[in-house]
Amino acid sequence: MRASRYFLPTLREAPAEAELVSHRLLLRAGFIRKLSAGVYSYLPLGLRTLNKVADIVREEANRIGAIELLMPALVPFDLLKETGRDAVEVLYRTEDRTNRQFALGFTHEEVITDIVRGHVQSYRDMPLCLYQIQTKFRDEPRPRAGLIRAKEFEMFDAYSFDSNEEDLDRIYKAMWEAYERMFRRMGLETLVCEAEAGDIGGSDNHEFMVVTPGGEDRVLLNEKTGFAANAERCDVGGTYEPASAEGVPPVEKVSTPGMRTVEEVTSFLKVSASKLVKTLLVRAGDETVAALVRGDRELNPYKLARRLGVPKVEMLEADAVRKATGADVGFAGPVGLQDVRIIADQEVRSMADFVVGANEDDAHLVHVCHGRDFEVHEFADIRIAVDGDPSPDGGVFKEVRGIEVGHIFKLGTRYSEPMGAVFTDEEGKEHPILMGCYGLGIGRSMQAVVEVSHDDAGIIWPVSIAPFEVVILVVNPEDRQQQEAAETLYTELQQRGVDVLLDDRDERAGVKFKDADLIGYPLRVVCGRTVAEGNVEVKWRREPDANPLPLSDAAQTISEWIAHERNRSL
RNA sequence: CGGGGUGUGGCUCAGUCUGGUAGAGCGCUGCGUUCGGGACGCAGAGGUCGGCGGUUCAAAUCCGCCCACCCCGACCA
Repeated sequence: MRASRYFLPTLREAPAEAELVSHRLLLRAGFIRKLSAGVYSYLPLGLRTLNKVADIVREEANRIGAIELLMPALVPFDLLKETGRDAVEVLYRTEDRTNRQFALGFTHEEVITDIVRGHVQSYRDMPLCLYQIQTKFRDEPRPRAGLIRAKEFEMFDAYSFDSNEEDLDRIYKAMWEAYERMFRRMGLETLVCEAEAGDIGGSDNHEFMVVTPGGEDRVLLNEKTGFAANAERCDVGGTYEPASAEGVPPVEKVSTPGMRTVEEVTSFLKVSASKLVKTLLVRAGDETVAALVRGDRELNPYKLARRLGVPKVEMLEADAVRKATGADVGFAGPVGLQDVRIIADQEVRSMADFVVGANEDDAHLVHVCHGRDFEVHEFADIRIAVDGDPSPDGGVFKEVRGIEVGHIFKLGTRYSEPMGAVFTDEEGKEHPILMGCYGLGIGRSMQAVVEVSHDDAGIIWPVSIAPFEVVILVVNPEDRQQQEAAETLYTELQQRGVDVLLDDRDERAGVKFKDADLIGYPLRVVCGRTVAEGNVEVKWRREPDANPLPLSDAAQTISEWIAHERNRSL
């Protein structure tokens, strides 16, 4: 490709919208362009890289026997009703001219299960694993950071079908390993962690995280054992001896006018937040539950919901809080609460002499002890883990941030059962099919690479997913010798199958150098003044210095280097 | 959905408080000089100041409503 006839809309200044480095660089280097919040066009360079990422994913999926197909983006609403996922909030809803309702595909468990239930009837038809690479639509409440969280995005989604647990375990493991190869090949180091399953559901699931300060997920990592979990999911370890109320003065009511938040109460009463217990009132199904956590901790609603055996818990609204406690939000406490189940974080077990709300406007109680002043119905791990917490498998957690580039799930019968996707076993008995699903963000992975591989001048692509593997830069197109050397090398590299861009634009050399660094071609070949001596200058983007290379065998040498780099992985 | 912020030429922004001729840099067009890390000179083109309504002799500027976008929190590849 010749740059003079290509589309390289690089930006000298970063558009104001971009916060994250990778977002800014993709915009500036002309890979993507925003159309609307969370909706992006892939410009020619961006599409080339996106396709290369997709090809790696395809190759590795095929390698483990998965089979590609393509499902529609329009999904009849009735199909989602079969599994209750018509209530999912991020669904885009639409209807056709006869008022038939559709959703835009956000993931395709129902569609694939519908296909499979018609055709897989015997244990002999499995194992089966199907996948697609397709545009997904999600009405994200808050799109952000370019391709990291978009409303429309490219995703690889695979679905496995098995007749027994062992086979499901086998494909789950095979996909896990395939993911590791995929990410390594695109230049990403990933951390696998336990996670919440969200709207997908199912049992086991693992996320593949690219660890970077720019990531939006918090991950707790036990460096000693390698165990890692998303903060949404992470269990807190440690042992908690019951505290004794002995020697603690009797409960005393104190006036705390208008002091609702932990910060207000602690600074007003001059106690630290760790000496306060928050009482959070939540609705779990039909029941109202008071969840108690230390003042400086955060309730983990997922853990609480699991503990209570309900799909989700939600915070009570202000008027419901008043009904339950007799006081405004901010003054709830466990002492004297009627008809409300009290569940406390395990950490509270070893606390005594703490501060709680008085269930009365503008008042708190001090010197409170559980067991003496109120009964906790249950102690459990219900708070969000943070940096420095004990890990359940020993050792201490370190908190890091990550970009979730992949997520794999064992679904079990979550979809097959309600949708009637059953098979007949050896004995002629019917069972629901055991499923798994495996998602990988194509565009998100592309941006994650930029996030972890760039410098002040621009992107540093690995050869495996670079839009062009080599750029040939003609310093002075007026110089016949330089121009001819570049043309010859360009043709020869093309013949050898190298993705090469010839920057023959009538621009000053500085502009071309800056663009080359910004766009991040892995190898730069300069045809400049050294051509007169029979040399070109070659420089890897990831290395600081350029070296001379004789023109005579440049094409041969470069194509060998590139061939070698293509197969290189982390 | 809650909190904070921003909408002025293709991009980055000033001007808004204190109403009175719409500005700068980059980019773009033409000519000339330059030519190995985002050149210089001269001449130009380009803007319903997010939208609608109001106040006023007069609105980018004041008031009201709406919209879009960004950032921080509840969701996910």
